[in-house]
Amino acid sequence: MRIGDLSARTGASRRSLRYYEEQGLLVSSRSPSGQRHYEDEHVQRVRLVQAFLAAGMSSGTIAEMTPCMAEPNEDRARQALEIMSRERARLSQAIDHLAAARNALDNLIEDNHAYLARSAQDGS
Amino acid sequence: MRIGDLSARTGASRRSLRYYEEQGLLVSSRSPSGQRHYEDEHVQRVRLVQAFLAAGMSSGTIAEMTPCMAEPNEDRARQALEIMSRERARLSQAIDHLAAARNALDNLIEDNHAYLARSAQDGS
DNA sequence: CTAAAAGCTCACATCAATGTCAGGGGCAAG
DNA sequence: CTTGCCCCTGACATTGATGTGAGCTTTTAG
Repeated sequence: MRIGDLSARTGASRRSLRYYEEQGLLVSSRSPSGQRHYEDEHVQRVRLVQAFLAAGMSSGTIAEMTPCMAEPNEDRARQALEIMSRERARLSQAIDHLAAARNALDNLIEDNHAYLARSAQDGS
Repeated sequence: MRIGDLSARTGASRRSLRYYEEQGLLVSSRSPSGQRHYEDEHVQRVRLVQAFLAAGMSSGTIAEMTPCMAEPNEDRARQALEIMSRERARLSQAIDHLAAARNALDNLIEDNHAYLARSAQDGS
């Protein structure tokens, strides 16, 4: 599969896929002429990267968490675990923040409804 | 209360507070010499803005949602309601994305634990 | 009164992911 | 062979909130 196919299957632009590779988030084998080739499993890999990016992680953080290219070893695994639990906490906190913002928004919506109801009753 | 006090009470930098004002998210009364002065209620206002910004809303969106300076009128209220429900949906979706990313992270964490356990058992 | 601390405006810098354009190959079908 | 489509690298642009610094004025504390 070439980069255009992977792009079509994941929704990530070709530009983004090259960027992911540049950041160490994705690997590719190259044809003799230099074109990138991917396997089916890379589709899942890109989806994971997309999910983490959409969750507000930086590419550097994702690279630290997911040993995609480097040989896994114990020290690296322990360090990755540390980063993962830190990021997990950050995600939980972000979820809480979003929920709080949604609550605040619900209050505003209610206020606005009340305003409109009053406005209609008072005779516009 | 001057800008430094408001900054201390909200954690927003002076720069950010001026930026919020520039974007129409915050109002201030000015002393004859031009210094900004705030009331206690503005602390809450800044906290709301911070919550929405932290939730990934743009300042433009926040401005559209929260009629902070303009006279409220019916049309404006209806339009704000529309934007608010759109943003509420966006927030809910973002929460889902974050939860999905956290699940993916949990899987990685488990994989990593399994790897370390196996590594310890095999004799490092 | 004087010096430090805080404010003001304006302008430029930053970061990160992505868009976009330019200039140049590679490969398949007519 | 040539036309068309996909790919390559490299560079510059963008967006939005915030940092930072300069140059100057106001307020406050000693």
